[in-house]
Amino acid sequence: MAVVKTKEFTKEDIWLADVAKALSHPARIRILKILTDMESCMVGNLVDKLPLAQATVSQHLKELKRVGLIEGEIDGPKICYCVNNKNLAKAKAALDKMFTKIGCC
Amino acid sequence: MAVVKTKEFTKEDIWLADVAKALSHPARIRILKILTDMESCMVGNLVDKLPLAQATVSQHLKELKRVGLIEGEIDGPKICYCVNNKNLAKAKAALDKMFTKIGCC
DNA sequence: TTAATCTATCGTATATTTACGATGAACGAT
DNA sequence: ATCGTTCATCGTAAATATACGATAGATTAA
Repeated sequence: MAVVKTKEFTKEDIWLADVAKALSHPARIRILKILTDMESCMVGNLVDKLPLAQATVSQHLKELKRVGLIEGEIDGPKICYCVNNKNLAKAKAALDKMFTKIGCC
Repeated sequence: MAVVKTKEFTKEDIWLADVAKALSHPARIRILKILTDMESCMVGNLVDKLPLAQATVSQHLKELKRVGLIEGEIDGPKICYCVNNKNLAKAKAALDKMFTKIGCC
């Protein structure tokens, strides 16, 4: 991003943009789809399903976690990730609200 | 972004991520809201409503136009921007589809 | 305890984003 | 034809994002 004039916008707009940013990479879209499909939760399984190194997948998970779209739960030596349905619903509602209005021209 | 392994993902995921990227800045969220509220379409009016220089607003408009969420129509010396309802609906549907599934854990 | 496994984080190279002033191109009006 | 207005584009500086290998920390198994 770089030098975003964050303070000049509303909290709602900043939050919505932040959620969108978390969704702005194909790997993170894929991760969310895998998790919502419940195929699997373990990081190792996600790494197997993605064309990226483990370190990179971990970075993407961190970004999704940052905005609260997913959560990680320690399960022995592994970590189980899952979507946060509450925040997912919140994001969906906010996007819906913006998308359902009618434009001009 | 930098070095995105674009070829490794599905077109659907890449497109969805691209739309999300277009929404990933508060200024662009604000622009979309203004346009969907139909308050105005002219670039000059958008510049007045945003805490950014004209050149910067123009850049944000370009990004929204790139993914087809808005369109510009020449109106004499001015340009009228408006949302593209068809593409907006398409984006909404794709996001809805992803958001409405149920997670694990 | 030691070894093996799993995941996060560090360090780093490269690319992209954001912001702005300055400039250019197109148009209407004089 | 010239001027003023409107908007896009260029050039550039600073900040972020992406990717990866290497390493650290935590846990289970032996």
